[in-house]
Amino acid sequence: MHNVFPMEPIVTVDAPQDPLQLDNQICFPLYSAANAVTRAYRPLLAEFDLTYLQYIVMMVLWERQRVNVKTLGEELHLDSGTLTPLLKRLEAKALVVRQRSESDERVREISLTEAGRALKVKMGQVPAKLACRVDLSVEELTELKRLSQKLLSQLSQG
Amino acid sequence: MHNVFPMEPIVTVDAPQDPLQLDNQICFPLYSAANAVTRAYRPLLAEFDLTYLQYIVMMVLWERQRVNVKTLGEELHLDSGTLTPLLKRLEAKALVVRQRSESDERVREISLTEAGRALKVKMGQVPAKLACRVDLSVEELTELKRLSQKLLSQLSQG
DNA sequence: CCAATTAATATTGTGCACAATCTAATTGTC
DNA sequence: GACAATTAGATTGTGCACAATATTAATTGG
Repeated sequence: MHNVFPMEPIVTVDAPQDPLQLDNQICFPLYSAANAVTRAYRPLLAEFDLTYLQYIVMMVLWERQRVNVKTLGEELHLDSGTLTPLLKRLEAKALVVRQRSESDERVREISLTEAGRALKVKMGQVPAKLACRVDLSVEELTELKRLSQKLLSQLSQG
Repeated sequence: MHNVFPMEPIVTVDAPQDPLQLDNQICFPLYSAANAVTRAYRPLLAEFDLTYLQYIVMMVLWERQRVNVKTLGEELHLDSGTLTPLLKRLEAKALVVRQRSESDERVREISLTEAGRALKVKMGQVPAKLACRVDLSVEELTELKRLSQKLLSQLSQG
């Protein structure tokens, strides 16, 4: 664009600092990076017939032995529309069982099978395999995690 | 857990620093934050009958007037399996046209309709509406963007 | 010049995400 | 104790993401 006012600063009307310009988006790199993460995990997890989210759910179960759908959803920021079919798939793979709570028939208690528990040992090398593709300092990783959590918590409010 | 060896440091075998523990995942907060972003944009964009990704694609077109699917995919880190149906939806909404290149019949040139161009003006307040839900400093936002881009570029290699 | 190869999209199938809605069980409240 | 309100999940439908594959057009090597 030609600057027709030579005495004025060379600034066009909407190009620099246009909030509707892709370069000025903070969230899109975040979005792309999150996609890249699941893409990078995919071949590592395919070996164990798991998707990234299934792997995350298994991690929760490895820590707690038993969770209901509501608690799981709160912890992972996901709803039953996502979790119900996912948990059915994990059940179909015989990694978890989905039983109803005795005290409240509405709640589904998810727990590990023996195969599900055993999988943790087999997958011990997965985090390191991903980590070796990432060359960020410990400080950078910590900061990325902190900022992601901060953004998440702010966007989760009203 | 009870420490049965009072002279030993209080450390359990696999709980602290277990790389298969959810708390120790860097990428999961990133994943959750990216979901939170599209969730936060949803009501703002619903007013314009756009999804988050459709909005991003429109942003590319507002800058360039004309792109083919390959270039768009490289820029957004997405493939034709994602973009083809999305672009058909934008075409159905009469925001873009998808014509074949004259010089190479394989390539699809995407360009804006008048309505598509006009939409930019109408959406001028969207970025600010999202931004006011986020209380991060400029430095933090810049750092989040930088780290996301760094992670993305490293995971996109080999 | 034409068969083989390569390149650009499109298609198909699976698995998230999530809004909206539905069902069934539980918990008030009178 | 009946019944309205609430709660936990399940279901349905839309739109990404992406691997795998198919289709069609261009390019190239002999």
